[in-house]
Amino acid sequence: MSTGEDEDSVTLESVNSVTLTQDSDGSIILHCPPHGNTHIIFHTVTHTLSSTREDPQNREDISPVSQAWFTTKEDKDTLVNKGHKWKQGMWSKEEIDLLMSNIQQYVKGRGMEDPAEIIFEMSKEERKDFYRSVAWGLNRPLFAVYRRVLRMYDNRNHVGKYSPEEINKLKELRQKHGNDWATIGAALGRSASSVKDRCRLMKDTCNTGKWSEEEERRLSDSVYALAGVCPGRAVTGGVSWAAVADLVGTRSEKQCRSKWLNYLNWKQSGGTEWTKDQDLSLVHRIVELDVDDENELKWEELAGGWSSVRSPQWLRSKWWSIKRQVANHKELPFHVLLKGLQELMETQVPLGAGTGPGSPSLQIRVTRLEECCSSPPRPVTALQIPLQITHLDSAGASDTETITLNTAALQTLQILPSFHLHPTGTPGTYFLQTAANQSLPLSLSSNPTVTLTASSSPSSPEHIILHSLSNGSTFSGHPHECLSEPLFQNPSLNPTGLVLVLVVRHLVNSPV
DNA sequence: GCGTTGGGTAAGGGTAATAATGCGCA
DNA sequence: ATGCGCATTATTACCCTTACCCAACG
Repeated sequence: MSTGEDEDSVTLESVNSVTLTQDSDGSIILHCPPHGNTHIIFHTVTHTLSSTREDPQNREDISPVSQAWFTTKEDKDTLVNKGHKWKQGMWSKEEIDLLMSNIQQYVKGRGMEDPAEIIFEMSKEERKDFYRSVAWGLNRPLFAVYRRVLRMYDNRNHVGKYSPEEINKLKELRQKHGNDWATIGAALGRSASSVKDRCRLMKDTCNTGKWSEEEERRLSDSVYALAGVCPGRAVTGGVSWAAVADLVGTRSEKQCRSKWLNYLNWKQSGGTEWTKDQDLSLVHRIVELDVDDENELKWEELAGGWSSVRSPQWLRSKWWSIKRQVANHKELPFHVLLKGLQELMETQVPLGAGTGPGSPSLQIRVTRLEECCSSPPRPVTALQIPLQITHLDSAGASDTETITLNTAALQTLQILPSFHLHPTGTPGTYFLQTAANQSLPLSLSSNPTVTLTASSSPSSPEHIILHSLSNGSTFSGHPHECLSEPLFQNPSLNPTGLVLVLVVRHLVNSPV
């Protein structure tokens, strides 16, 4: 059976309102009404999850950035003048995956097991090419890679919360050793940077909780004085928070910075309240900037001309809270996340709208794409599930409906990168198609009950899970061993209308 | 002696996750 | 008055860069 038949039958049927909610288990639920001339239109965004990984064949194409230590400012300026750019800020998941994979490769190649041996036990001479090797493919200067690796493998990092006993001991050690963080850390079993950071949160006289008016006034006075501006002018940087904290006296530098940037700066300069509508405005503004990477966003610019924005830093945290509504957002390419967020926010209707006894809603519940290993994911494309649904309304009349959901929205929902539900008109056998051109016959009965059968190569590393909440059944397994499984039971039994619950997980096994 | 390599340290701006608190509402 | 859900605020472990330092080596 060929796949060409399917392409001819692809149509885009749409509904006009969609609500996105999140379940307690992190799943995203998309609600939309099933009846009438309703439309969902989502634009197709094509991508592969592994698109950022370079071809290993091009090893000779090594960025000078990842091989440069940047000992001096001149080194750096030289590279900048040659037109080189590199990434700064937080490492993305892709970068971390690549780094880990490089490290694994290096370790394996030398018949070793634990990278920590190389990092902490070997002499410089012995690990000579280590950092340059693991920096391959990363557009970060060598020292940034070096620091990242050290942090990752130092088990005196990531120890967790400081206990009251530790805090007391830390205070004593601080008295005794001053700023000798390495010594203090060694005595506490923590890294030097960890104890240094913890000390920054403490002052001899440090209040917690709500700020008094007097404290707020001292903070304002200090900031305006140190920034050298008139009271009432916005100040969002350029002051030493340690110096501010010294003047305030009762709060740490972190507390001062946080209080100022998230509240007092805005209050002092007469800011207005942020409204829900502005969430969408923010997404629009970010879309307009048309950047490839979130790190390229200039929050100072974005924050401009908005009286309800408390500070660029505050706006960034606002964006973060919007973004986090999408589970698994970290795994999505930036442009996909943005596009999907924008479309979903624009089409969003309040939960429950359009529902009720006479207007049953259709719920399509989807979960994230899951990988069972941290290695770079294989590209997963062109998964198509043709689907026709027949259901009965409250009056007992039968109604046949066809639905297409397009990829962009589903990507936003952390689904397979390319995933179509599309109608083909007649009940029968349909196809679930993967990138590897493996055809999985999907049969559909008029109950409607969807069954999945499979005929793919036993060597395929993919697993498919189909899950129906309407009858609690789950199919899980290797496509090769797929049996048929009812997905939907008689929808008329459900008083709220047809509940279509479809969970597709694409599991990728560790590469050999 | 001097430049280069390959680190190393302290300081400080920042992020992101979570805990605590406030608030509207039934 | 109370408890609940949600929003806001506060806290803090952790992250990253910068500026400067240093020893070994050719």
